[in-house]
Amino acid sequence: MKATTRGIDEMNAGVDNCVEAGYRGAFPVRNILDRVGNKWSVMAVLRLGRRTERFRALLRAVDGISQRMLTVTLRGLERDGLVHRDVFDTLPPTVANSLTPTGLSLLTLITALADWAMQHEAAVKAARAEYDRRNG
Amino acid sequence: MKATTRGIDEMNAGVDNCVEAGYRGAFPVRNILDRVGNKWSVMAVLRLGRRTERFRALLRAVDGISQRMLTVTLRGLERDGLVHRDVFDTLPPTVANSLTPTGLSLLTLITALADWAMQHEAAVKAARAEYDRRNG
DNA sequence: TATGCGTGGTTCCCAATAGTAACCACGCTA
DNA sequence: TAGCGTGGTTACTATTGGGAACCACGCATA
Repeated sequence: MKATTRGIDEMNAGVDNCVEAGYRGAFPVRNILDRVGNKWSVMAVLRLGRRTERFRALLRAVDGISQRMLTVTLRGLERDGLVHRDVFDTLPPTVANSLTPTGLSLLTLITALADWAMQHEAAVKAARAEYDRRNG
Repeated sequence: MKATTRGIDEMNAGVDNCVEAGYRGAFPVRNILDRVGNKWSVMAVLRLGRRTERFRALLRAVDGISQRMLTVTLRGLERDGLVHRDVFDTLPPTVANSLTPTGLSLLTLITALADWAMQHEAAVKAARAEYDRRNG
């Protein structure tokens, strides 16, 4: 609560057209981020950024993911052209999952996000604790 | 399907320790991204990056969001210390929502992601169409 | 007077999605 | 012949996302 009421418009003086980029068109952004923001997709892309890996190896590497969720996740990434799937007809079958060039370009951003998350982890945790203390 | 079976390990020769950063610690990354990846959170942060805005204004600005989802989204962002909420006891009440410094630092990354989404929208759409054509 | 508008929410409820457990076939090995 | 490792699929359930409707308040308009 605050007693003063200097208008919001006043606060915004000169702030406009500061961050124009990235907001036009809303829809595509949302549409893409539905996949990008996905927990497992992020984990899979981060892992595949390190090395080409087959299904079972990914299953062991990505902590906590289930077999089905890995299948679903990889299918989604493949559908979006971010992951390339190479099936070798060996016995037992071998599937090599790797990032496509598009996937690699995204990896850069995801890595940046991961770094941000690690850098601000403490701050976010503190903010949450503080918020929860103040409210129920 | 491919006949050849040059091993995956061979394919990975020298690839390791290329993208080390961003993978250690998995958990915090996932934890943070749960919020970052959220559709509405991203839209709200992008919008608040442009200007401090009150509830109703955001409701109109963020296309397609419902009153409840905006409330939920803003609460989450506030809890994480990304959005600052200023309540003025005017009549009718005025609530000024703005990004905190932490929120601003995240905005940079989100803007980059949004730009990526716009740049690769066509490619992703094409990949999806191609995938759907090949499979059922 | 009552009907509507703008403020910023909350509560109820349902549909979609995330995610688990169990099953499949195949061949090799102990 | 029982188990393991390949890469899945199917059936089911828990959790969440999200819309519609409601709240109080004061001001205006008809």
